[in-house]
Amino acid sequence: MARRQLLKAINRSTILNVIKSHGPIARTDIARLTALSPAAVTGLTAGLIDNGLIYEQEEGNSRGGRRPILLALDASGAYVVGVKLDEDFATLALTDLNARIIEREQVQFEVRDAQSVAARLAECIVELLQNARVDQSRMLGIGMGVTGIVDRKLGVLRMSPLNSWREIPFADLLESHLDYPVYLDNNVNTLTLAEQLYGAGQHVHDFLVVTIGRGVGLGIVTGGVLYRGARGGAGELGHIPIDANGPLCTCGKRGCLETFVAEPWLLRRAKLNGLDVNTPDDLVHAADAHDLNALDVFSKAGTALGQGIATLIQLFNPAQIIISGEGVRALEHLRATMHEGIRKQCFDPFIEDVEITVKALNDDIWARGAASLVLSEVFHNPQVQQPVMNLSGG
Amino acid sequence: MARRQLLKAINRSTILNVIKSHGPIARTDIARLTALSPAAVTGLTAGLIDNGLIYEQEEGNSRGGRRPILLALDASGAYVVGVKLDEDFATLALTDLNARIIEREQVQFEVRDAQSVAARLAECIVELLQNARVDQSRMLGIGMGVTGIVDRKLGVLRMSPLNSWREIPFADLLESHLDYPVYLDNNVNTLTLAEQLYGAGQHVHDFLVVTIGRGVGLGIVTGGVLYRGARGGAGELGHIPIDANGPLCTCGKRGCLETFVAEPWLLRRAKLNGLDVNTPDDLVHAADAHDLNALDVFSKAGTALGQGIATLIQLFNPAQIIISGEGVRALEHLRATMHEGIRKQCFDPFIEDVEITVKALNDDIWARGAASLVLSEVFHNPQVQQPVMNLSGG
DNA sequence: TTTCTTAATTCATCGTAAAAATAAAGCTGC
DNA sequence: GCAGCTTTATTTTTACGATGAATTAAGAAA
Repeated sequence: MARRQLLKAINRSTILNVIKSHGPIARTDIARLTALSPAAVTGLTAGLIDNGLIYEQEEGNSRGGRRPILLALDASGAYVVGVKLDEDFATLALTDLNARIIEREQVQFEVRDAQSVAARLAECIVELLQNARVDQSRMLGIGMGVTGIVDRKLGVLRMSPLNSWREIPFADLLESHLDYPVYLDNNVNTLTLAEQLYGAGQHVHDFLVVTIGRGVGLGIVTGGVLYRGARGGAGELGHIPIDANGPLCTCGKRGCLETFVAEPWLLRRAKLNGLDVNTPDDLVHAADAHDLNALDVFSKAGTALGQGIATLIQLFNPAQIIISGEGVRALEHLRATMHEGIRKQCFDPFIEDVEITVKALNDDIWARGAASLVLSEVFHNPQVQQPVMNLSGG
Repeated sequence: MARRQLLKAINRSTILNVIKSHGPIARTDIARLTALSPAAVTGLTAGLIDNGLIYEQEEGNSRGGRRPILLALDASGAYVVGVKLDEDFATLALTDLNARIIEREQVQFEVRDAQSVAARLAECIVELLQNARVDQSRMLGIGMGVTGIVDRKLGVLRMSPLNSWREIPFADLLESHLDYPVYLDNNVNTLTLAEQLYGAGQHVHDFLVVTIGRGVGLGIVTGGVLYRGARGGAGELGHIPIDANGPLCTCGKRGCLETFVAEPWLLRRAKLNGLDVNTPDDLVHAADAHDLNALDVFSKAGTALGQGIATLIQLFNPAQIIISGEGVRALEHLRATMHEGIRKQCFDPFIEDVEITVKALNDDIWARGAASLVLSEVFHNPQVQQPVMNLSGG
């Protein structure tokens, strides 16, 4: 982006973000919040109205003078598709600018290779758009969340437990079937973006999202920006070492946090305790019924999780931790030992600084998170590009 | 900052940073690297020359036409004082814009209360400035690094092992004696800033600095910005849980990483092994002489450190880890078990992504780091302020 | 020499935001 | 019910700052 347009783009984005988080809001208040002049706000909001991203909603109440004209996000100003990809199925959601789901769909895969999965997925997306009958020109793109390590810039799935995929250029595969840009990221990152844009992280600059389910994941927001690490792999909380002599994890390492907390491992440990359970729900029910063996499994999981979260608190000193994922239905049984672990292993001031909230989750919300990956582009504040690092010859 | 001046300030900072990291450099090359027009570069560099931050160094070699005039940082364009504060003494350094030490001093304290220490320190700073005879109008301020948890914005030492201080407004205390602004931060953070500005982190956007000495510290740079956490406490690597049944740490928790790796604990463990050692150097010498008991202490320390670093790699997927601190003199004896721990507990791609470097350290370098705290203000790229979060009532 | 190339500056122009003036609309008080 | 005040929004004027083109500077190639 040329330098000339940069300032305007920044201001435009700032205003859009203010309207998103404070709207409906009058132009004067926008000027106050952004420290821009009223004249600038008039001009920039006019552009946003032209683009259909905001609209003049209604007149507010007078505060002693002319009644303000309240500006609000036009939810139908943009649409995106979010995809949560699992091993043998995917959940799709069409959402509006507020990440509200307009149309959903599930698809079962009979195939397992990336090429075929992408082709099948593309069919479903076309179908989804036809069913919804939204203005196609307002479609911004496809966001996709996947378990594993993703190089987001390249749109490549570097390493995933799904079908043991390695180095799959999934964004390109999908784009070859569709006319929309495809954004790919780790599914915990997409969920974290959703929390940042629309959830508990809206007004927090430093927070973490911990997901518990078939695995254990971590989304990191530092200074208001999602942190992805050198090559997109940041946040492998499930595979930090907890017990060097622990069982061999699916990742090939020993004693990862996941081997204490993730659902497949909870089941395995329950069976070792002599319990006859086949699903995570079975295990939760057993614990609900005060089965001591089940409670023991959860108690130990809580201890391990507490140690993991304590590690996070000591390293990040976060303002907020959001615990989410399918596994939170069992959290009641983990809570005591988890909090004990945190209390015992964190500095008191850090415990005061952090607010821990729990949030249930389902496939829809995952897909909505994936949609947020695209929506985050709309609200993204363009920053100055850092200078190129090497002199290009001649 | 008013919006009008923002773009210019950003461009000015961008150019200054390019000159710092690529200088001496011709204006045309600056224009190429920054994507600014040659005319803009001429104007902005003229301002920087006026301010004395850069100067026209010499003419470079012609590349077929007029010889370029190379611009370089004017090291004497700004001076700062860096202070490394210890329990009973402090190390002071006056540095130029390149963080090169011009004058140094050490001061021993006979007092222990913060008020008196600040007063004594102020005397020394005045003395240091008199000795050095630098242009006082070019003094930017005092940077101070302290062990402990620091709220940098407030300049308050929240919690420190030094004299068991709690909630000390040290920046204010020192400012009351001096005419320069005082910046206070955790000493590992100041060191990390030095690495970012002048060291191995210059061209890396995501890196970590691990320090080993009397404690174990961590500096975190994410997206090119030093991350400090919600209230300045981020990076307590020394107090992440390693062994829930471990010894009681000075912090009151059990089995912190420090109890395996920090120097006082190495000595304690050596004595338990029957060794007669009084200083860390004694212990290193014993290990140098292949004493099995000493080697055992270091071997176990390496294992614990490996686990700690593995945790970091899994969570941050960093491009670089710099290991530093007084303790690196013993690193040779830790290295094998440390690397084994990393290898065994990290994903292979992450190990490929990260470069681990080791860097020795002394009090001078700590003080230079503290100076970088002030210097980082000079090179800081002003960003758009995020809008205020709450509407102020009419 | 002449001509071409690269470097740096000058000058006119244009985009953008600020400041000031104006218009619109409602409240308050007599 | 109307004058005068307040608040909101827009229009006009002004100033700043970056761009692009033209110009000057200085060396290399032929």
